[in-house]
Amino acid sequence: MPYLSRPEPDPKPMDCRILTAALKLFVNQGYHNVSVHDVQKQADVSIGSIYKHFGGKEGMAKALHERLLVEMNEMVDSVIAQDLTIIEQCNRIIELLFEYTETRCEIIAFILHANHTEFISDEPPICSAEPFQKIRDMVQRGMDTGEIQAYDCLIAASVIFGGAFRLIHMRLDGLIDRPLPELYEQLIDATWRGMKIQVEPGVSNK
Amino acid sequence: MPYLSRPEPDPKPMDCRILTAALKLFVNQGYHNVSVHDVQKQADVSIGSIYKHFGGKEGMAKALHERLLVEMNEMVDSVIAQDLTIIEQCNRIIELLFEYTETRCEIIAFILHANHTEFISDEPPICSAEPFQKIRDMVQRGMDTGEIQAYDCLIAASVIFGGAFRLIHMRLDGLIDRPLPELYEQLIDATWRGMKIQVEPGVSNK
DNA sequence: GTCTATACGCTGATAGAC
DNA sequence: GTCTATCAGCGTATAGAC
Repeated sequence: MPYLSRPEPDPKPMDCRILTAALKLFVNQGYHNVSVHDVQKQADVSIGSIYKHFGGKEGMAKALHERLLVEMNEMVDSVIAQDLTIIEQCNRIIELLFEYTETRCEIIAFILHANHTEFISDEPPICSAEPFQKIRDMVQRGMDTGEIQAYDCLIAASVIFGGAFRLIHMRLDGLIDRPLPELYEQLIDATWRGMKIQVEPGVSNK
Repeated sequence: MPYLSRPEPDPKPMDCRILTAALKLFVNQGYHNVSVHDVQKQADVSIGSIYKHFGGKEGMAKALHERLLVEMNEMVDSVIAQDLTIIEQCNRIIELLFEYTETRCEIIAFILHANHTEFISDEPPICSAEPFQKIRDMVQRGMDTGEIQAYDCLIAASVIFGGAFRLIHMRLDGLIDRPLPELYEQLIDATWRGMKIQVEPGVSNK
């Protein structure tokens, strides 16, 4: 269940209200252009509460970072748990990322668009986080089983997901008008025609 | 000729010294974590000079943004001017970006890694800038001439350059140890096997 | 636990001497 | 043109009442 956008359990818990407001502001204005006072006003709580719950501005960013990564991680796990080929798993992840980009763009923007190392001290870069590691493992598995062409794992993962990430970036930047799911089929088609092992003309590997 | 990293004409011009220092600090610490005083110390000039030349912090960022985009633009133009197929042009651009990432990583980091809209007021997102538009036009041309598979132009460009951009990001984030040029061949190979129009088995188009 | 009022450092920016 | 000294405002964080 999405943590931040769930239907409010009547009096929405305070910490959730704070984080929702913070996320919105961070994404729209950029972390450094948002003051604690801004969050306070947006969330309609007092400064005291913010410091009580999260210890300050960076605390909010850390909490957001953590919870959204957990959510992303669960998403990846749920895809892996399904009975799909590796290629189908990759596609499903892209499909879900595209859906998220339309319906909950703030989460995607915060996770993919932000330079967390700039404002969270001692935070490793996002692509070294667990869900992204799992995705690379998934690609490696696909290469081991012969589903995916054998390349360096990082290169393969970059090619498979690079196009999707670029489209997400451009969509978030307002360069693309259409909802990303409409572009999904073409993207998948274009991407895999290179990653799937081609059957040599005249040679059957049935 | 690279503006920022050219061999110093003896007493390196003041504005250049300032921008070089600013670029280094902005990239390493993030724009918002750098004060004008920091730049002043790093460049070994006075605050007054900085305000005289650039009008302030945002002025430095704007100047950097502009000059580095011009440089990137010239790079793209020089590739287009050469007598190459479209696919070779795309490859050459990727090759040059990879070289830049190793030898002048600050430029790449500032252009590709930073969220300029967060600190330069009224700046359109970087991917709508001239050189990036030219790259998309190049891709479109490749599709018109039948060199590149026909897809939506943005999708095609994303697939062709998405892998390269991802690798650059990961390299800048320290996730990749090897110099990017070493990965070039594999990346190109993996990318194009899907974008090049395949010869159908049994059908010759010689 | 929640709030308000306040403190204080830092940062961007300026004024005016040289 | 270059520099130093100084300002004014903002933004984080705290103290203490309720």
